[in-house]
Order: sequence, then structure tokens, then C-alpha cells
Amino acid sequence: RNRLDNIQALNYSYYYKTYNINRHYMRLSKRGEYGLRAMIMLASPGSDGHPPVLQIREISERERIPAKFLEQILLTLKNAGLLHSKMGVGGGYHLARLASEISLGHIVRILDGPLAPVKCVSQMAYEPCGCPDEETCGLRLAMGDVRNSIAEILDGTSLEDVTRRVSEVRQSIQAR
Amino acid sequence: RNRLDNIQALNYSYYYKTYNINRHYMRLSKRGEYGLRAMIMLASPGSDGHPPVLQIREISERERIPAKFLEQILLTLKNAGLLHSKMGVGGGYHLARLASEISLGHIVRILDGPLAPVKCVSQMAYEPCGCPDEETCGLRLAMGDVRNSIAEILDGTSLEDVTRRVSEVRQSIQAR
DNA sequence: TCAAAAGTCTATTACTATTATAGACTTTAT
DNA sequence: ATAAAGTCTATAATAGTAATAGACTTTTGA
Repeated sequence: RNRLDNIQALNYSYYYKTYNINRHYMRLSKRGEYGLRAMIMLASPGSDGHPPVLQIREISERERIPAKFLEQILLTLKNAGLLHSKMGVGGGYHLARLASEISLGHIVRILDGPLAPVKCVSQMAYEPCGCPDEETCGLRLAMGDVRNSIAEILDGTSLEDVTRRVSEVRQSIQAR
Repeated sequence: RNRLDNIQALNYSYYYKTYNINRHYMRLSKRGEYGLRAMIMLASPGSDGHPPVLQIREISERERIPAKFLEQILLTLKNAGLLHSKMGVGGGYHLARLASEISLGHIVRILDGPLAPVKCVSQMAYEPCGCPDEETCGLRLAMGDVRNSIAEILDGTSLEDVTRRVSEVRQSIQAR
């Protein structure tokens, strides 16, 4: 209530015109962001060249993610079949598939829902958007392009692609 | 409160795992959607071949947008310099520039904020994302691609492009 | 066999912004 | 002078996100 009070103090409700309050709509949620970070970490090969087994605490500390929140996220990803886990001493999470077989798009869809900017162009969660004629709706045509391009990138990028790219960047930095 | 109550009735809080409640994050807000629809309508040439002057009521009825909400949105777009308006009888809104000079990206940024899925890849609203090393952050590398591709499409599409495409589609439908 | 480490399950709280509505006011044409 | 239209400000209703809490279960190994 802090922030809202502040704004109200200096004339809150006229914010539509005057203030651009923290507006950031077409973005990942924290859940999505944290989930992707965790998955990338779980896909990064360790010293043995294989993806590691990691505990919630470890991921949460290294990526600065609230542990209890991360717990829920990993559980969701586990129930979706992307992670396996082991309880008890020496347990933890690890990828349920090859890193090359898990796309960023899959992860985002599980955690944040459809990739489409409007439902009427969503492949996985289509809903009519209420325009008089969908076929000739300009918004729909434009947003369809956006959806396709987002999906192309996210579905076309696997966790392995990401970790490979990271290590390439690391090497090119060292070479400087 | 309806929907939430329903869900609470059938075991609400465990929704992270079980339910995929209306999650749809990487999307336009209603404000953004309504604003784009209105702008496209204002850019669609009338019988004289020119973009029309339209009243709030007219747009609101044809696009089924709550009038008072639309009013705020159009005011925002006006204050951002994309629309002109005329008060009084026979007044209304019209584009402040050529339809070819207004991009979808500009409209979305005004109404919904940055296009980037995470702030650390935003060109217009950069903020550090808290990862240990930005340069080698896998999430950042991947989301940078997404941002660029969204920006390329939305900044590269003008209202004129949209209305042209709509009329092309209309013609090809008639030709069937 | 028991204690500690780790994940699992469910509930709940705090917060915040979005979406929408209300109404008084100003400008302009006829 | 009146009606039509936009302007300005405030507020209400909604809803989901992000985070926290705690009791429970499984597993290892001293």
C-alpha cells in the first residue's frame, strides 16, 4: 500500500495521463523468469560434462530467488514432466530430459501461459477477442506475426542452445 | 471476487501446481489492445480516402470498448502527440500524423510500457535484473533475441501497413 | 534407529496494478 | 442558450502475482 499511497498523495488517479507507473506489460512474470533461470542452471554441465543435480537451496542462493517461491516453481515444472527429483539426504532436482529436448517455449508456457499477445492469435489457448470480424481484424493480423516470431524463437531455442551460447560468450571474453 | 471464490472453494491455494488459472503473461493489456484497435480504426481511410474524425462514442460502440475507459486511453495517446482532438459539436479525434508515420511499437510503448520480456534487455527502460553477471546471463541472451524480434515487427509496422493489409485481405475474400 | 537433509503439499497473506465507473467541468457549433 | 463533444480528477471493483508459513514425507547414514 506504500506505493499507492505515495502516488495518491501526489494526485494518484490521474495517472493514466501523467505517470507511466511501472507499466511493463508484455513481459515474463517473476515466476517465469525464476523458472527459466533455474532450468538454465540445471542444464549447465558441471565439471563432469553432465547436467547436475541441484538442491532448491543451492539454486535459490546462487540466483537470489526466494526459496519457498522457487520450491513451488520447481514442483510445477516437475509435475509438467520437465524435472525429476529425489527426496532425502543427497536429493535434489535434475532435468527429466536431455537439455536439447527442452525448449524455452515449453517452460514459459507452463509457468506463464500462452505466448500470444492476444488470445485470438494463441495456438494453445485460443479465445475469440470480440472484434466484429476476426478474419479482417487488423490487430489480429499484426499480433499474429508477433506471436509467430516469439514462438519461433522460444520454441526453437533449447536449454542446450542457451548453455552453449553462454559458454561461447565466456570464451570470447576470456580471449580478450 | 467470483472466480477467486470458486477456486478457493475447490482448494484454491494449491493452484501453482494444479490449475493454470488464466495465466497469460506475455500479452497486451486491455488498455493496449483497446488503444491499438482505436488507432487502427482512426487510421482506416473513409470513403474520401482520408483517415476519419471519430467520436469516442462511435469507436466505443463499434469496437465494444467501455466508453469511459476509451476516453482515458485516447487522452493518453493525445498527450503523447499521436492524436488531435476537437471539442464541441462535430468534434472528435483524428490522427496527429500520417498513418504511415505511426508505428504499432510506439502505441504499445505509450500504453503498455517497454516491449522487452525482462527489464535488463529493454532499450527504453533498462534495469539490472540481479543476475551475477549480465554479460554471460543465459536468460538475458535469449530474451534479448525475443525483444529484438518483437521490436522489429512492432516498430516496423505502421498503422498504414495495417490498414493496407486489412483491405488486401478483404479483397482476397471477396475474390473467392 | 534416529536425526538431519531434502522434497511435498496445502493454506494464507500482502501487495499491486488493471480495469472500469462516476461526475463535474470546458469548449464549440448552431 | 442548448446540446454535443472532449477534459480532468477521483474512486471503486477486481484479480492475480509474489511471497511466506508450516506440517508432512522420504531418504541417507552415523
